Amino acid sequence: MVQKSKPPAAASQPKRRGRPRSYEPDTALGKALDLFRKQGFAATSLDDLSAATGMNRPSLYGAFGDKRELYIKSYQRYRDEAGAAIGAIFREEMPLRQRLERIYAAALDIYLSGDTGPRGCFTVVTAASEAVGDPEIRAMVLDGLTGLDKAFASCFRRAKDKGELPESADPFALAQIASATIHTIAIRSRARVPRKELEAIVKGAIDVMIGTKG
Amino acid sequence: MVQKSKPPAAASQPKRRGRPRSYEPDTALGKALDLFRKQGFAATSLDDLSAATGMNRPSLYGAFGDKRELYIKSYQRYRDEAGAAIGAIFREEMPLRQRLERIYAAALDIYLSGDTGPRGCFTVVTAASEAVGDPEIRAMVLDGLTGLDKAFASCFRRAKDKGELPESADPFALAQIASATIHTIAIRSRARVPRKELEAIVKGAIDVMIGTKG
DNA sequence: CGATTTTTGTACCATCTCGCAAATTATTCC
DNA sequence: GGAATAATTTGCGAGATGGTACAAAAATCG
Repeated sequence: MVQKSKPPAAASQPKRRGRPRSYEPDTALGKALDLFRKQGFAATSLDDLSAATGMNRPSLYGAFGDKRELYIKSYQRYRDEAGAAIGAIFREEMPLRQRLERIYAAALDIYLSGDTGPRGCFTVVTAASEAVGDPEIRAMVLDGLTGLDKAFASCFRRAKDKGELPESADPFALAQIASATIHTIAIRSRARVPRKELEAIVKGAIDVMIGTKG
Repeated sequence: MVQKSKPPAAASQPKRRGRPRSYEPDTALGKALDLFRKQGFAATSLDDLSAATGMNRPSLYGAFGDKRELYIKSYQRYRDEAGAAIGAIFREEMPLRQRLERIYAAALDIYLSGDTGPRGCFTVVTAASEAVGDPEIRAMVLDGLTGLDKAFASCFRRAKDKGELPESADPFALAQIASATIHTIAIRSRARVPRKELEAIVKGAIDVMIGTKG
């Protein structure tokens, strides 16, 4: 059926019919993501989520589905946010070293944020927990991992083309090391390794990747 | 009080007094470790553990304490086993490349084992879950992470002394990359990345660390 | 206003959770 | 054989858990 006489504005004031929501779905999802990142899937109860979002359980269920669906939606939200932050740095034009520095700085910002302590990388956390037993979640995690690999690989390929890397450099191998460095700081941040130490790890890895050492 | 007329063998047949155990504590702990590695702490119930070990809950409790204590003992057991396997390779005398190859092969054996799918590295899994909220567990995880760093660092330092690495090589930075490579294959193994791909990642990383590329 | 629609709030259920207390069984010591 | 010891078995209980039913509430539409 063709749409008929819809109000002009799409999302601003659709004049929905029933009782208005007492929550903003987007901010509620953000709160759920915060909790899941901190505690993981199994350790987070619906009561926790209800308290954090300010929605009671039936509303949560109606808006996002059951706990697993909410987790998946939270993870997608995380990927969107992190992808936007990191992807922007990948797309901008700048020297290789600066690009790497900015990517890792942005990653650390994400991993170390949190009121009650650093929360790490949600992809890594999910890989370590739900990915083994849930094929759908595992596929999303795998997609996240390979997406980062590919972004780094094309980044190193471009740098090599521009002469920022020696002819002998292998963009694919360097990309794996760049991803591995992301993963190691994600894990260490969960163990509350201070930012200074993580930055030292990043600096050493960049030096090796760019070839000033090694 | 001084020991009196103890039977010669210490652990073999101590002739303990009461009803004999119907389980072997060591194998029971191994089964608990298997479950925790697969499911994590929160997703593993005492009933699961009871079924896996063949011990009912009170026996479990009497032998190992509550669930958290059992988790800690399981983790210590994992560290002992993994440390023995990897530590042996660190101590043996062999060329750097071969040593790295053998270490990563041993790590993959550990991470990919499991009847119902690969189980990854328990240190990484614990870092991603319990380490944030439990200071004691976090300390153990941190100890595991830095232990590996130090082992790799001394390994690269020795290699540099023997002339297997260029003068410009930074053993500390290389150790961080070696650890990062361990972490990345641990995470990817949980996402069921096939062994061939993990071995390719390892090979690329070794090439970069040893300096044939990059 | 009254009908309709959508969300909220309360209460509930069946199940699982951890930990423990009490009774039972099997073994050694005397 | 009987006492002492140590482990097992049964079962419970207080509370948490995920999910849902149902009625009240708040908005729009006619």
